[in-house]
Amino acid sequence: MEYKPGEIENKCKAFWEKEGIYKVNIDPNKPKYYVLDMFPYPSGSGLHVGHPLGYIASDIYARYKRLKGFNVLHPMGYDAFGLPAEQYAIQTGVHPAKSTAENIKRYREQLDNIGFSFDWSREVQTCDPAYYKWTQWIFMQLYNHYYDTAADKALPIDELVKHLEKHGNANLNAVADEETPAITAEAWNNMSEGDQQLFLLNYRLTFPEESYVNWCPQLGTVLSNDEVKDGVSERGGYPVERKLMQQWSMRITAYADRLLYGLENVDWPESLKEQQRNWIGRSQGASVKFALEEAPDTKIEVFTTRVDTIYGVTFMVLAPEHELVAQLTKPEQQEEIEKYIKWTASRSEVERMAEVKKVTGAFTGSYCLNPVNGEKVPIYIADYVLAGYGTGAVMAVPSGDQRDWNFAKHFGLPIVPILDAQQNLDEAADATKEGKYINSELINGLAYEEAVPKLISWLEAQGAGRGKIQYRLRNAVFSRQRYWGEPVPAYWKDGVPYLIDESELPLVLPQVDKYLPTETGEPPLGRANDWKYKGQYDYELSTMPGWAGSSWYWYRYMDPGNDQAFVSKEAVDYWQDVDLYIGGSEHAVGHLLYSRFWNHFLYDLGLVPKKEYAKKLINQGMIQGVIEFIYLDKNSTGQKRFVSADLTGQYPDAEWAQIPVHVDFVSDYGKDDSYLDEAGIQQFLEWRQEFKGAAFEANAEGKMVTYSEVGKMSKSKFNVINPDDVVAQYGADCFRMYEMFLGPIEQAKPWDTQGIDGVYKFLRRFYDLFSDKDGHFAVSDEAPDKAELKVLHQAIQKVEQDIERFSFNTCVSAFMIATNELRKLKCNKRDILEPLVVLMAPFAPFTTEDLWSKLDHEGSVHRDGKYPAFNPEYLKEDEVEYPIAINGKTRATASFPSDASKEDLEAAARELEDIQKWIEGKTIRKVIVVPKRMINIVVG
RNA sequence: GCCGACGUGGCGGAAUUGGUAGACGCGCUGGAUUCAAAAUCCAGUUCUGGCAACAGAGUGCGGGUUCGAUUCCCGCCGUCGGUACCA
Repeated sequence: MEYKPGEIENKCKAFWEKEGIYKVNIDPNKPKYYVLDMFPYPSGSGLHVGHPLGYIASDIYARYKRLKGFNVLHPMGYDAFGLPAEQYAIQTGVHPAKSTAENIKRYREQLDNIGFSFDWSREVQTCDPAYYKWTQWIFMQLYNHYYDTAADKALPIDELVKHLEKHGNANLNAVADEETPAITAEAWNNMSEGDQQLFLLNYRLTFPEESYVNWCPQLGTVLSNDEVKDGVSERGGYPVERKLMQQWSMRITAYADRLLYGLENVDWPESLKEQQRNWIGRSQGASVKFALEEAPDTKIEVFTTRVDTIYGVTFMVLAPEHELVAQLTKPEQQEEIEKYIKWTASRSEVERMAEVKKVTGAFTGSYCLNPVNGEKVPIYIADYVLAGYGTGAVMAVPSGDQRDWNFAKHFGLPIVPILDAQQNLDEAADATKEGKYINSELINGLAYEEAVPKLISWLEAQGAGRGKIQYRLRNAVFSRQRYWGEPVPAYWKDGVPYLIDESELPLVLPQVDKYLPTETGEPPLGRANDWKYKGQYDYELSTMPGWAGSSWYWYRYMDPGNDQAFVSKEAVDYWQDVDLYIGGSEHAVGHLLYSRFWNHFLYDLGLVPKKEYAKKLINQGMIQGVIEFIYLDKNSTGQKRFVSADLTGQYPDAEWAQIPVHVDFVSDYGKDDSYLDEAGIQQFLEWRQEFKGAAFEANAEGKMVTYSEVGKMSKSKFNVINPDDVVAQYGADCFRMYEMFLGPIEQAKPWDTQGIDGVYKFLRRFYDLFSDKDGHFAVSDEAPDKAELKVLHQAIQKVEQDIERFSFNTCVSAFMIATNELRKLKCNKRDILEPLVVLMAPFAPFTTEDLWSKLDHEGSVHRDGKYPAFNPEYLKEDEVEYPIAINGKTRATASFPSDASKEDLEAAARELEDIQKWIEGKTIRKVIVVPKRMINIVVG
């Protein structure tokens, strides 16, 4: 009975399709379990072997839970809007919908090859109008709500309007823009309808505002930060400028605290939670206003986490970009300040980061007044203060902050101690909170805990400050000047934005002649003909960003066809939330923060049952590729000369260029001594025509040895391994098990086919357990013996435990061990093999399905199989083998009855010949006996 | 700089609560089978010494706690990921 994975796979795929094995429906009689993979973007290059790693793990877990009697939701779909399709459209004119559909088709084929148990009837695509209708709908809800700080949740904007009508915005408990002016009820009621709408934008959870973007005039488009390198566009190297543009924004800052504290209630990797905490960056402190000496009505506002050190302030530092700098600069300082600002602007981010030690700055010539004692404080500018954080101004306390201390030393500014516990201020700042305050009038003699509230209430009474919580998190820009995204369901009337009517959803993406911005710099949607709301008002022309559609998609899977709601109450009540979420750590602060934000909002509206939507999250590690290079002699003019990597040492004076080689041409790919043979060289020349006629200096064996390096698996490195090829050669089950066998799921590792033969060999041997000497399928109905039952139950115990802790690599080992042992025992008994088939079904769905039917079952092991129950009775041993150690070092092993008493064990151990020689002539100080574990004799 | 993770044979990795370090697989060595090769099967394989029994060393480095440490604690070194000169 030969193991032919290809045949088995074709048979199973057809059978599963016909029977709808993986279709799932609400079933109140079964407990639910939701296993979710992070949404893939269907890229043009298809899947490589790194992508399915997480999918295989989640599939194993989903199948395992199904066999354990859970009703498992395990869906898949596509985050189908995105830049690559748009860029392809710009180059080729092919509509992104068309290329995306083709890419999705390819992805689907690749996924099907690996044997996943997705319920494809629930597939969603974010670019489908039936899907993005609801993305737009959620956007509208955000627009129609504000964040109420008293209720600590989102409330309808109508409630806020009622308050404005009666009281203006006095005593309004709402998160608002920092610059929102105070207005009375009268002022509100006298506003025009348009002005009222504009005023409400200060409160809405999504709103348009002017914000800075990286504008590239030559490309006519906005670039993301990582598309800009050293002030020019990465593509083409065109200049990029900061430009103010009207952009939609999401008031995620309203949810900062909830996003922070919510992390405590989810089982996510600690490093990921820490990244989110840092990103939110909550710091508690105080805002303090320092009046200008010469213009007391003008205040410099600073944020500090150490308001208790305010008597130690000896200077003030503003960011060079601070708006008051021009006003503060005295004529005699003009030249120096201008020079400094110019110098700062010329420095790249990287340069500013690299030079942490060097102190730079310039004095403006002006002073402000310390509110607590009226002292004159000189005002400097320096680039260690960032314009984008807090207020762009810092009150400098050199005795308590090292950076301030460095600055004070450099510019000869005083360093005033403020706590009696501060030490060695001549050498460094001391940020201690210990001791009692000195030189600090109001708080002298107090401790930190008493000083802070006293100062804050004093400052509040003076109108000079208040307690404040500062976040690093900023509102998220939600507009993209792109074509291939969800249209924003809004239009503009006299400069005021309005939503379209809910009944008009979806607002469908219009056709355009080109996918480029218009000549006047408007987004591509500006090219759509007659695209106006009610034929007269301009629609919003920007589209939503990539993360819009992925911020709620897990609900759509629960109820994908619903056209009355984004998800029905019935579905969400049953499926609740995601039990297991697997995906890459690159989404740590993007997708995983935005989606939590939307989920909290939907929770506030009572539309979803859980504040946090994913209970447990696992990051799968990246699978890296090996990049192969050959050495080109840089100085070979005329005829180009390539030299085998093992020969380059013979030319000490030569200079080498590393030319990447497509890994398909390389023999023994992935091994240290991978090489190009004659055929490989021909393929290389075919591929890189410019090297036609080059000389190839091979080694003695006629091989061009390549230089190998571990790096990202990507199209541009020519090292993408297509899972289809591996599946064709070894079968899908082997591919699945090998990916798991590589190591722990969270760990990054290079793709390396060296070990795959071992897994293939194992699968063949496993399959072979079911056949007789002549190669015919044969299992016996004989009752199993003790040894066989022990092997089976050891495997059951180990595999079950390891799946539960997501240790899939050790599960594969356990299957190998069981197979090896049963081979030795020549066991082909049904009572052993059949439970083993079920146990292995989540890992090797095809092979086990085939064996299941050969074992005379009608249906599918994945639907009808019952997970074998572990029975510890079978593992019981009459004897236990003990290591016997002298002073902790094992010197002998011996078997003793498993029910032997401590005393008997000690006595028996002492009698052993191998032990006698170690204790002879020595005093036994102590004997430690841990039953069923070990015996240790301490001698001295 | 800060935050997080990690460091075990030639290689991928195992050791779940502090209890025989190196499971399982690759590779390598020897043998069987074969006209031969591939494939398959059997045995061995941390290092050092020894024919062997065995002895010594050994989980990045240095210390500590313990009868006993890959595991716990302190201090270094290195690698990877994240990042923000964050007041």
